Amino acid sequence: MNRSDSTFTPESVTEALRREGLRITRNRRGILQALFESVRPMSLQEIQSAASVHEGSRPDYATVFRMIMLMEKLHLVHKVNLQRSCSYYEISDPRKHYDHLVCRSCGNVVLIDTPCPIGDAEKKIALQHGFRDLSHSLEFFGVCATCP
Amino acid sequence: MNRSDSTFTPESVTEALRREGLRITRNRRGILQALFESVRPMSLQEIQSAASVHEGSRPDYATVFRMIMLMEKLHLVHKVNLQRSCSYYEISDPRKHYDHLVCRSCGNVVLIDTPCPIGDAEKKIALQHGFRDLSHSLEFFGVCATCP
DNA sequence: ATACATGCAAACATTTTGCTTTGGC
DNA sequence: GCCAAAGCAAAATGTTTGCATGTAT
Repeated sequence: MNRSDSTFTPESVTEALRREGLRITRNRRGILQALFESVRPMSLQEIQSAASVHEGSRPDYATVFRMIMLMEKLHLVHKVNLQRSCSYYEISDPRKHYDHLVCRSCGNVVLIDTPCPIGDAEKKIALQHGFRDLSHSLEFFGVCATCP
Repeated sequence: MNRSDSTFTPESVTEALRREGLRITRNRRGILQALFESVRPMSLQEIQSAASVHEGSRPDYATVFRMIMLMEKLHLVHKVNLQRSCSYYEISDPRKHYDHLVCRSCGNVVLIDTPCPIGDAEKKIALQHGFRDLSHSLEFFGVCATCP
């Protein structure tokens, strides 16, 4: 398995971690599985709970925190801005886009998987302002169909 | 002066506040002036400092906090996601768009005032997912021309 | 004169770190 | 066995609230 492999799975990420010299522990397996199974961004607490279900023992909050910080640095997860009081994280498949649609009323979060609506704009803006290595964070907020 | 007036100034906002039954104090004048003069989103601390320069006396942090919460509820300011550890706020001229370009290296923030790149996409997404009252939060992150 | 706004201080929530023990390699 | 990872607990940071006093109306 090499770095340009087109798979992105708990296994491939585990390999990536190993290549970084990191150890694969029960906690880390649980956290990875939690991230991969979730269909929406998760708070550290949610990751902690979900991880404990998978591996039977609940990792300490600090452990989750350090693991996620690590993965963020390695671009394996990214933070999502849900306009709430704590941070939410999501696994980062490099081949995917992660724009979100959030219901202001019930909080439900939908991942938008249609092609990224602003790829062109991004390039234009980079050029205009002399910025490079552009990425973006895009969240839509509205009221979903089932909310009054 | 009526609500559909096309001006958006410290004076017009002051009027809006008065109409809400709020009192115009030295602190509030300072905070308003700070918000209007800034070319980038400000933290509550920054607002506090800037306000104190303008009116000579430094409002308490809690006072700034309550004022900004109030203005947020009235849609006179909005929060901006700069991926930092505290919240940033910006005055909300209803006729303008507020998308941002942030340098990952030096933190410099540029307001993008070209026409909003995703008006159409927004409508499409609303339709597709059955959401209404859509708004969005869009920030670009990159490295600016003056950073290595 | 009457509320609303303020300052101060404390409570709260969340994130981050230090240090000892555990366990993957 | 060695060193990274985990657990525990405390510190640091940022946000929010309660209450007595000041002040715009």
